[in-house]
Amino acid sequence: MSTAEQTEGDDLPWGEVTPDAARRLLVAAVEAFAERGYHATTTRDIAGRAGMSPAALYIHYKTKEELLHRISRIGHDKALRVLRTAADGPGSAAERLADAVRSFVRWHADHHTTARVVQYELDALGDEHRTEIVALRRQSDAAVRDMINDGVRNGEFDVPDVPGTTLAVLSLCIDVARWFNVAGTRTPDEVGALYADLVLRMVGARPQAS
Amino acid sequence: MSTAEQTEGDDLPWGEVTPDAARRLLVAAVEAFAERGYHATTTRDIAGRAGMSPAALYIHYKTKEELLHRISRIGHDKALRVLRTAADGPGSAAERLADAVRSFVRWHADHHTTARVVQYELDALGDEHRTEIVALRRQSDAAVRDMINDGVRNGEFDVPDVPGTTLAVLSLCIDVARWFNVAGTRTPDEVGALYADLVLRMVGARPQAS
DNA sequence: CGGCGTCCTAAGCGCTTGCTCACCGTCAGG
DNA sequence: CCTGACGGTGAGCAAGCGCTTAGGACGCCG
Repeated sequence: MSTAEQTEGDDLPWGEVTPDAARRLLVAAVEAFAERGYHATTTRDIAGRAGMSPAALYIHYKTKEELLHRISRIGHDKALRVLRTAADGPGSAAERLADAVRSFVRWHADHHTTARVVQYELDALGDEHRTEIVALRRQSDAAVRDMINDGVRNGEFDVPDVPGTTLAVLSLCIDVARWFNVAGTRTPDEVGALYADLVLRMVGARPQAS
Repeated sequence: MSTAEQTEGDDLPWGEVTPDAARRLLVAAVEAFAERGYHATTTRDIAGRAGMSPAALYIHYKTKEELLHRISRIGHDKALRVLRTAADGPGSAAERLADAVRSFVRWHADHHTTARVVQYELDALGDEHRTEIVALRRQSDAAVRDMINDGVRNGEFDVPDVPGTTLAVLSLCIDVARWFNVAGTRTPDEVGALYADLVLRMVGARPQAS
């Protein structure tokens, strides 16, 4: 039962989850879901990782599915905000797209446990919760598509199939959560830089000095 | 065993699974696993889809995990063969790479239920079975990397980071299994053509008439 | 001190899980 | 006819599941 280890760190990951015990449970759930998947994770496992009894979970969350929903909702919000910050920034379409991919990929690598739950455990949500999350995803799609369209309109990009390329770009970024490994040779920054370059090639951006 | 019959495996999806009842169970398992995931699927569900009693499953398979292993093994073998057929074919590096991506993606779209199980349910395998499958994946990785290296060596491609680009190409192709939907607007052929083009851009292949 | 709300636990309920086992219909060989 | 192997079933077991409930420890206010 380790105690004081809280406010340390810059922007601690789940600071917005307010009752302290609820946050510990949620963090434990993220780890367990990412490791074994939602259905293979038991409420006893989650509570155990948080150093609590199985019943404690139900004081803060109505069901196990609500826990997943909370994780998924917050995770999608954060990822979407990261994307939009770059997409709505200044600069040419190529600069904004590269920036968006770089930071979006970096987020998926840095928070690959969260991202894995958020991106790959969607089917475990109930119908209502899933449609809510799908709506958030469509917003990510729109953000990327808009940047590509901007670049096509002003001649920066050469893209025959904008919706298809948008799909591919997002698919590429999201799949980082599946394969990224902390023990691997690449840092999140390196992957972000690599992917930003690859995406610029995909949209046929003219090479430019920066 | 079969001598020349195995090449007919493309006609009937799971023709190589020889006891007829065993094949029906396996097909049912593929559908169920793809729909709900391995852990959320019950043996009663699988047997029910195959029109049999729950106990029938254990006449042909020792455990539920063995069923997943069989599916994963056969699926990976087929996907790898598709990749290699194009990779080992004639033509320039660009032609072979485009061909490989096109057919690999088409396979993942055509058999997206199987591919989903094969690519995303790997963690549900036991340790032994998982390492066996991981070895197959490394062979896919090598096949793609070799093609890219060929293109770089003879000046067809411009690729600063070959291992990273290899990873990205495979990631892009594999993720097709996650999002592809039969009810969607794109056919497997269209996705294959789109992705072949995108990959050629990623490796900096000089544009060529098609 | 007692009363009360908050936060947690021990115990366990009802149900489902992966899997087993005693048994049975079918059919070829004698 | 019988025999026995084969491929199947109905019933059910032990274990584990998500979740509930009665009650205890603790702190705050009077």
